[in-house]
Amino acid sequence: MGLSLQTDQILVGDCIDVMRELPPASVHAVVADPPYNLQLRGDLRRPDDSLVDGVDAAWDRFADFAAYDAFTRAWLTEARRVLRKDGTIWVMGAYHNVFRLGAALQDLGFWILNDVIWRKSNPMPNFRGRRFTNAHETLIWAARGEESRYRFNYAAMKALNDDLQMRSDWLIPLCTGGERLRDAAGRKLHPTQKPEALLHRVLLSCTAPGEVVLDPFLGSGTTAAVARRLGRRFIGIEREAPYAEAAQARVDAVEPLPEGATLVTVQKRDQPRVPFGTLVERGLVPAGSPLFDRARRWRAMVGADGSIRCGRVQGSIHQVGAAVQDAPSCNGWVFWHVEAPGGRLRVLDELRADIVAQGV
Amino acid sequence: MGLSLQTDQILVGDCIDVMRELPPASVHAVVADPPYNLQLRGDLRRPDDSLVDGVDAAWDRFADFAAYDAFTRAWLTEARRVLRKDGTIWVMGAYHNVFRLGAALQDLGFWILNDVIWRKSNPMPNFRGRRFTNAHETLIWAARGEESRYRFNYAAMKALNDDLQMRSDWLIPLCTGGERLRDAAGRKLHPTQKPEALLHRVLLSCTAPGEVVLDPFLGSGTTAAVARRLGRRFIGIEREAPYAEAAQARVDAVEPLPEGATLVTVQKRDQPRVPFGTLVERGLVPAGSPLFDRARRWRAMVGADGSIRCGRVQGSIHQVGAAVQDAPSCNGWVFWHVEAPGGRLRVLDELRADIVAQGV
DNA sequence: GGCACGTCTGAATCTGGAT
DNA sequence: AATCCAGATTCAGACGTGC
Repeated sequence: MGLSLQTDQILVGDCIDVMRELPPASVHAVVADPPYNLQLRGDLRRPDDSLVDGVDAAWDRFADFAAYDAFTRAWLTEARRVLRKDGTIWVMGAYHNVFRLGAALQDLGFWILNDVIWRKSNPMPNFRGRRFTNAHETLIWAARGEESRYRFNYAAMKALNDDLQMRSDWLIPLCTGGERLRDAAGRKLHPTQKPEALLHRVLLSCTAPGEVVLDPFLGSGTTAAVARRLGRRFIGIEREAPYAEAAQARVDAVEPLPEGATLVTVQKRDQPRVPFGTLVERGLVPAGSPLFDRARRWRAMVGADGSIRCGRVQGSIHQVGAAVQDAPSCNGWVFWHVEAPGGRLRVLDELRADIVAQGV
Repeated sequence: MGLSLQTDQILVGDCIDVMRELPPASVHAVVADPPYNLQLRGDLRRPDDSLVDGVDAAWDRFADFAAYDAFTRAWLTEARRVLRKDGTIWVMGAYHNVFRLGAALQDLGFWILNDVIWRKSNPMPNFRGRRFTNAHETLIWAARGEESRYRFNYAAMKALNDDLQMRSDWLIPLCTGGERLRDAAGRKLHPTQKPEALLHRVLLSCTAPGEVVLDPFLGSGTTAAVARRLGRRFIGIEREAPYAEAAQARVDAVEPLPEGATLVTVQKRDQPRVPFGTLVERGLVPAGSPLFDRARRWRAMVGADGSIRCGRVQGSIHQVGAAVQDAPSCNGWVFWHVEAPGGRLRVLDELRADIVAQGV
């Protein structure tokens, strides 16, 4: 292949083999969403008995951690060779694999700059109630080495965040609806298609227009599509021909933004919801303390988990408020009060307002 | 030391040595905030040239990743020996070290349940503008092994979050103000003191009152203080005598919550099991009476032994409910109803709740 | 058209006590 | 240790249907 670098194309093949053919130090950024090695076992059903369509593709199966580590180190080694000295890499993962990825990055000489949390606004719940809802994935951002003079578009990221420094936790919805690629039968084409908003922020943060982005696990082509829209060049590698074809069609349909376009879409930051439990955890309403209604007709005891108890009734501030009044519903925030020094009653809603005012 | 387990004390010494003296399978939870292996080079200054008081204590320096990994595997091995078979471990870290921690946990046989993100509501900004604001830390929650029947207080976590499943991202402020321990000169006593709200949620999620929590890196004593407040027992280990002393004083000042406040919301799984036959025996659902589904689509007849029959199908309330719906399984308690006076339907689960409330 | 309501789905390591 | 089977368990958002 030689020294020239063909960009804006999708190469079909194993990413390690294909990267070996690319010239060294030739790309400005690598964005990789490798297999997660999920290790799913039996079927999982929702409470309504519908079946969850899990990831069971052959490409996500590995014999053990050693096999996964060997694979990881092999492709990361090639990615590092291809990356320019001042380039950076993004690697995505979840708790199944991200610790292997991060350790491998460090062992190979990459220099971690941030771990970024993609907080999903609409994750799948935990249907069996046996763990916390797995509501995020992790992206590791690393420079090629400790001394790299990497690019970080600080001002663009700040602008994207209402003129506050962009934090390491990003709230972005899943890829659903019209953005999700589907086959003729209406089934999702790829089990793990990433939202374009995520890649938008990634590429905008660390590349300049015209620079080259390599994605060794292109899949449904989100990285390539966003790169093209943002005026970046791309090289996509994908092993499965059907994915590569769909990605190509997707990219072909993308209209690049005009050069001077404002790439920044300012997002409205929404008012945070504050659970009553937060006031308990933070000691504003200590566990064990009493709550009263305005007339002190009822008295309830606060539990450590934010539930309250009044006589034999236990539940949320709303549930117990409704029960004692024998009402169909009740807004516990305005019904219950704490006793402030001096015996004065203070309604819970005031305490909540304080917490919101302090930025939660 | 032998077989007895002294709790509610702080042991001064190297945690690996001290854990070796503890009996195996003796603690219900391990909570560890190990040294982070921060690789700070030189001083860090704010834009106004003031010096940032970073972590540079000797206990946080390791020669290289290999040394840090060896240390990590050594203490995790002892922690795993001391942990009960059905216990869980929490390990905290940031991007400098958390990937080493996670990989070591997996390599030693722990089974990761969640990675939890502590989102800081008030993180330190990135003064140089060269990275994203590092606004979170990671907590890895893991069972001792893949087959462990660990405890997760699902209902308590849900209660704490306004009756929505608790997610894997937690928004909690840094430890500041009055909660932060300070020395006589007003300097912070410990560089990485964790907020009590964080440990409150951790301990509430995976332990019951009276159970034993081990913290091998006690530091300023947050784990012990919160454990005591929540009616859990603790074992704290700390190498540095000044920290251990301050932690002891801190714990001594903690007033445990009254018992009723530490008992978290009771989960259905933990309630005493009542066979359907009990309702029949007691005449709440007389033998020979009919059961209906919510829409009165099916009608079943109750047998004297607690079995029911619907057409040609006979079996438990669950089996018959599943069979008539052609479903893989069915919770008969919420599927079947009795007819109350006036023709109103009452779900079996309500009748069961009455019995449970009366002490079975 | 607009609103109310029902249906479907998403990188998922998803039960536990008795025998 | 393996087996059996009772019975516990879901949130946000997109989309379609019907009034």
